[in-house]
Amino acid sequence: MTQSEQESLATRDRLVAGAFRLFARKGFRRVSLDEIAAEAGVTKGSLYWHFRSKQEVIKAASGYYYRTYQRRMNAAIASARDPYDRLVRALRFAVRTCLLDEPNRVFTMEVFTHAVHHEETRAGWRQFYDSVREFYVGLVEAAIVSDEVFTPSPRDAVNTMLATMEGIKLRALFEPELCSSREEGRMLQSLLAVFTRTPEPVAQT
Amino acid sequence: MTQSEQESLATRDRLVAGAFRLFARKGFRRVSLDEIAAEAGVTKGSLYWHFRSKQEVIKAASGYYYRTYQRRMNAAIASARDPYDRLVRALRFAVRTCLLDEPNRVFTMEVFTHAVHHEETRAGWRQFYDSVREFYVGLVEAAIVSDEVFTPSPRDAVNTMLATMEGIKLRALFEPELCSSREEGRMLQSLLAVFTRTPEPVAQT
DNA sequence: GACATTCCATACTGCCCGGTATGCACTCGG
DNA sequence: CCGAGTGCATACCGGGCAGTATGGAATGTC
Repeated sequence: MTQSEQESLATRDRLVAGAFRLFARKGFRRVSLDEIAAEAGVTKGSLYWHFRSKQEVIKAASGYYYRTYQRRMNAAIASARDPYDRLVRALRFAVRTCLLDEPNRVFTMEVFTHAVHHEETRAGWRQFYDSVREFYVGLVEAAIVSDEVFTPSPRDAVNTMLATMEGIKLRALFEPELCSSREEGRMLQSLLAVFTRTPEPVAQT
Repeated sequence: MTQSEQESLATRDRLVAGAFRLFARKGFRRVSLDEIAAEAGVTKGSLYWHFRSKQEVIKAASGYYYRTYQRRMNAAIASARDPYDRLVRALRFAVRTCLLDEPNRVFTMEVFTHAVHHEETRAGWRQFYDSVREFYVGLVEAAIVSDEVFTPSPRDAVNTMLATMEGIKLRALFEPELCSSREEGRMLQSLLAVFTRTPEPVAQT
């Protein structure tokens, strides 16, 4: 790869990372392409050489977010060997992200609303979330084998847990007082409780 | 009240209800004030006599949503006397709304994103949600007295349940296959399970 | 029955911002 | 060393839409 090609890629990376930062602070609509270009130290002419439209920038910024999240999640549990410990660390990382990482909250919120009206965005998030789900199912199944958690259906339990997690992220948006380490522990407990539940009672109609 | 005053109020009501309908279909940004006025059979001149800005229209539409939701919720449980039955009916109504009522999903999603960047919207939703929370706490406490559910802390349990509920609404956005009566029953069960949980284990660090 | 006020229509303004057209320096292969 | 394409900057356009200015008919008031 020539030097100019490297610089081009570097510019593109700066555009994507800067776009994510701005989107995660002000939302898609309130960030103009001029602003994104300026953040990366270039102008809109350059931006339109790398991307065909604002939508493509949003897509690239989303991809950046997905990759970053998964990388940080892996780093958070990498040092643990014990299956239950790995599960707990993953949940703690997730809760901490939901409660304390405001850019994360803003960006995902933005993705959700955008996804409502945009099929491609919806598909992208769904794929990301599918891999997150599989990640947790793997952790839970491993923890079950080592006999430290129990749930009749790991997949169902993970689905419930993920739903609760998203709800916690929402609450954090409206109740900033949740962003304390004390609350963090409580949240972690209510998530773990999903995986130590006795079989559910029969449905009533 | 004179006849013209009544007609004026009626126009305002049509504007608010129409605005909600349009917002719940296309989102705040994709709906123009001309469109809202046309939906109510008037023009923007009239709209600007009733409201000072688009933000005020959004606020009014949100109020309309809050009132409507609480009214429908009350209607859903009104016919039941047994405390446990009332709780189950409330949860079923909520789950059904999350899974099947698409306008509801779109509108609340829009409110969330808007709330991120707008303090007043955030305060409005928070107040609404506080009253929803109190409503459920009342139902749960009544059900405890009649000895059909158990939870060490009704308020904490309701918080967890509400978080899960919001997460379910989100999943429904990305997984349309969830919108079946079979899934509805499963969701109801996982929510009820929150209120029949044994005390949670001690936190691990 | 003048006159004010209410309630609404018409027409217009101005800004923001996504997208485009074009020019230009640089480098890279032949 | 020279064309060709790359990687950007500059300048401009135009559509969409919130908000305004103004007129006018109906209603209510004295």
